[in-house]
Amino acid sequence: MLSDRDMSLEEWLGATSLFAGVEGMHLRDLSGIAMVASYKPRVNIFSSGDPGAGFYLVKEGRVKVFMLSPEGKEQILHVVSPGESFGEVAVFAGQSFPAHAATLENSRLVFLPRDDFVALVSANPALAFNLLAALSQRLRQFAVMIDALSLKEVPGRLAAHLLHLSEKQAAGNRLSLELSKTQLASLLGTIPETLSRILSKLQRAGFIAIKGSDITIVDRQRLLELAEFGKF
Amino acid sequence: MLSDRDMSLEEWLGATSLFAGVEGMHLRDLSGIAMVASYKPRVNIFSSGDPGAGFYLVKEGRVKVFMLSPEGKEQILHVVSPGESFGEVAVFAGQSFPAHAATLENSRLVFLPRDDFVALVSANPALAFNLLAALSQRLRQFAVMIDALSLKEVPGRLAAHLLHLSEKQAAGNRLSLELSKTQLASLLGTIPETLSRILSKLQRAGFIAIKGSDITIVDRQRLLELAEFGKF
DNA sequence: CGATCAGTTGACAATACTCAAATACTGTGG
DNA sequence: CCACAGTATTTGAGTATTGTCAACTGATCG
Repeated sequence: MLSDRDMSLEEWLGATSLFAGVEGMHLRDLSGIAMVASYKPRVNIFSSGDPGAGFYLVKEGRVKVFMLSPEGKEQILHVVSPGESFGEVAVFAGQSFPAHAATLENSRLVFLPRDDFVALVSANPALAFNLLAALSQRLRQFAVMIDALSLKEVPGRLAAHLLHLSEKQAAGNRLSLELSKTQLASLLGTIPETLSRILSKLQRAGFIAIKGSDITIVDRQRLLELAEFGKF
Repeated sequence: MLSDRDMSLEEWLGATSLFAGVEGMHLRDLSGIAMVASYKPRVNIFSSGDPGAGFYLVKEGRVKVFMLSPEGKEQILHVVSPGESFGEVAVFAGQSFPAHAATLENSRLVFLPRDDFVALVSANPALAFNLLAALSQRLRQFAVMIDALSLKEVPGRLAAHLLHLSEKQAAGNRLSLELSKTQLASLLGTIPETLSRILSKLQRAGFIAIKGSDITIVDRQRLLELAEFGKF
């Protein structure tokens, strides 16, 4: 689903969770103000502090939203997949982007200009509720991230992430990391060296088996305990 | 302002940023569904996972919203001051609170039940925009927090916090911590011992002068550099 | 005035980062 | 299809920041 080829922009918009339940007429309006563009991998979409004249939906590909330290180290806040949105914060507060965004792969993004979009929201309460739900959902995710960063060590954060992927991918005990290990390190708030060491440690200790980017959970019970208590 | 004694609940609601610009009629509806209650200090308001039947506004006092590790260590996400709200996330996504909340002082809180509130939002787009702005603002704050936790060391986080307080309080180079040092440690993602050591270190190094909970910024320039680069 | 709690300081341990180097991949041009 | 360049990943050695545990001081409040 959400695959592009076989649907109009209008239909595609209606299939995203952000615009689920929005009436056809309003979908037509939305697709009227939307601008679609293609991006190569590792292309900057916006930077922190840039004026935000609107926000984006991912139609194809994936985008990372991240913070950058003065020394160039990055912390990924969010990996945005097809059907999801990013950059809304600048539309409703502050008017500038609080983070950086860049493509991870070849991507097609839908841009919705602020002023036109705000007008549509005013006319359509259902749209407002979807937006409130999306922002609330993201706040929830950020709270979990803050919790993990300050209250758990890297092994615990990694364990929690693997279990999360396992659940999302619903492929039994097999899962794919979905990111390069360098990017995963940045998402977990650590560095590639540390991630690499802890992955091997978990493998040696019999928690998981590693084959490149594919992981098999060997001992789910102990992985759960590690994710919960954050200690070996 | 927002002081209680001299205004009705209706007026008070209209003076909060969440309900700024909402028409008198709708304010009357809001005050009709609102329930006000008093709380002593250090009283639990809700816990993570509790079903969220509504959300809160702080009328008097202050409330901390925080995550708790299994070992009982806490990470403060947000200190909520008069006129601000908390717990909205449960109203618009997930229906359970993602964090804990407890009073820091004697407080009076306004509770708005979800179902009634949602009905009012449907009827009033301005209200929806205010909510979107509030949630966006909080997302921005959380992003900064994630950035600080993962990309800065404790001295950098502390320096940034002191500068933030200094700006907010607008009292030249003098500022008050506004929290016990133990609570401040929890807000900065560290422990009291570490905070204590770093405060003395900053004082010895001539960045600040400490008198209990009152801080004087002695060398703003170097404090700014520390906040920016996170290194001594 | 004693008890409790907040804050400070010291000694130590441990997690994670830095720096460096070796190895394994990946994609591209020829 | 191969060779090469540029990344990505892994591993090693050393360091540093921060957390743990413990003891002590000081303040606050019945």
